[in-house]
Amino acid sequence: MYNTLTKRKEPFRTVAPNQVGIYLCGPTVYDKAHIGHMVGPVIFDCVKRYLVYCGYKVTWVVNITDVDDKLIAKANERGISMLEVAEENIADYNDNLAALGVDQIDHFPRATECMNEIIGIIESLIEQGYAYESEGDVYFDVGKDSDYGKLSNRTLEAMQGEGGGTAARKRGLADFALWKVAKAGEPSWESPWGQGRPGWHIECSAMSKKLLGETFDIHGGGLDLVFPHHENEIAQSECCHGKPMVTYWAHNGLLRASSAAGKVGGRGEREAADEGGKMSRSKGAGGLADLIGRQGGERIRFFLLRTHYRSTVLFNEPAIEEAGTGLDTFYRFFKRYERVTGQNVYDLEVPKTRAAGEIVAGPSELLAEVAELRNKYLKAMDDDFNTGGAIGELFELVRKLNKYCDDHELESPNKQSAKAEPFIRGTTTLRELASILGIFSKPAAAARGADDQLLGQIMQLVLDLRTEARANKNFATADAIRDGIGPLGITLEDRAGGTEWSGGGDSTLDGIMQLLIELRQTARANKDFATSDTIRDRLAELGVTLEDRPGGTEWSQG
RNA sequence: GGCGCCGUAGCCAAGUGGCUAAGGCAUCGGAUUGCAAAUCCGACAUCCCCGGUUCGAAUCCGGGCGGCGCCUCCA
Repeated sequence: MYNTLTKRKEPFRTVAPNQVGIYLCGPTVYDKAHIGHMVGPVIFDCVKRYLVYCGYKVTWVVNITDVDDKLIAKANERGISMLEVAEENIADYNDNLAALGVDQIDHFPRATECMNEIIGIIESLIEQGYAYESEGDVYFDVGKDSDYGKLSNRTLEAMQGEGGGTAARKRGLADFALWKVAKAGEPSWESPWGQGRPGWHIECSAMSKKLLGETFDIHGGGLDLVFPHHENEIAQSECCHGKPMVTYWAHNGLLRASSAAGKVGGRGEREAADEGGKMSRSKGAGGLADLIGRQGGERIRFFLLRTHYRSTVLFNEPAIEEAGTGLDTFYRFFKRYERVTGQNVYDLEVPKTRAAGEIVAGPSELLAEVAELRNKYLKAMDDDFNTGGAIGELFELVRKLNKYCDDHELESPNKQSAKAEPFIRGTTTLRELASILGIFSKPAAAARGADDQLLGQIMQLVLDLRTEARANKNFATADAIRDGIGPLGITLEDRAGGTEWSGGGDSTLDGIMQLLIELRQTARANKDFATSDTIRDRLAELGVTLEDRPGGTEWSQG
């Protein structure tokens, strides 16, 4: 595992045997989440899944910073309380996490719920001489901490410090606030230094201590948090406790909008927005819920995991769509699995641990190959959670399974059922490995609202076919269409200006598709390829593909 | 200015001293198909440039060039 503190990869060792504590810096909830906020949660969700899979007992904490200058400003601006601002954005954050399949978090502490712990640490720091009170503020005395700067590799001289209005109250320019005196009208808490509220960094020292102890295993966050946030956390916690705070500091790379400099949601983007919003917010910051609606959570998760977590990721929507094209290979395979076995791939019983998933290859050539790919996959994950490399093995695995299916004609009705056994075992391994990444555990949610739009377009196609049939005096076909869609809850009315339709419900789309497929089969049986190809081509224009198989035709949305 | 990261095929991306440089997307052949789609098989990179270390470097070192981050709120 790579450690920002030592700047190299190190063997993984835990503080307590077989137990791992992970703390990830979550959001300051002054505004809606953007996709950049999801990188850390997604990767650490996989880290936890993998460690659990490897036999560790893992506790994962993601904090919520719900008291801060920007929250206060936002509350004043909107005329509501800071708590209301926080609640609203926490709900948004949780929705986004759920959509991306992040469900491994054990504790979600909030800064405002840990005031006693926060004040306790500050008191201890003052007692030990690492902090001082100044006009109701309390500052950490950076000059007293000989280790200061070890994480971000900075010297005190290089530090510019906060400056500004509070500079006069500080002994050293680089000193940072542990506690801030309350201004009129601000939310505040009682403390030994009067009414006030915590500074930015102290809440993480308090919450991690409360839930994971004074020394824990992994502390994560975005690369942009290394300085000052994590540097200051180390300073506070280690001066207070006199021992190391964290064994491994793990920082994920930042997302960058590819067509413009700067990270997503970063300064460049904000300035561009200030200058008249030339740069679209949809490039990344904001609109995460919309993006999830358009693309679906699994695509976004897969997109994020394709790249190693420490790399910068160039973010844009076509890139997510490309990742989705790759995912479709797996979804198609899952349908194929169902055709072969009659079982839903999501119902497979999947091994939960590394030991349980071990393959006893036996005489099967397929399983020997699956076992090798599994080893390569696990080797990649063992190397600093290399999800990008691991995903490559997943693609190899699905190809092997498809090939086996081809070679042994598993879709043929008179297949030898014994041949399906290694296929099922191999698919089980695919699901096992995917579950480490948190994908393919359940059917991917369809894009919101896409069905309604598609139904309208497909109805237009149906009506065109019927109109053409009527023009050709082919009333058998025309009536077959009307009789076929009636039971689906759709009514047709032929008027002078054309045919109007109305009605339809949730399952209508699939029914219409079945009707179209039947019409096409009839045309093909009659060697009327012009009609059958028209149906397929028109559907293709709408993003619907038809696949002819021995057992019938299947449709899917691309 | 200080601290740091990155530059592998048209695009995305693994690999960080030694088997034929993973994988995905796109493209082009072939098998299959009434034609397609899907699937399978195959094609597609001397790893930014220059020098050095080494029996051997995409991988280590030095120097360029180019891109990016942090140093102020940030995931």
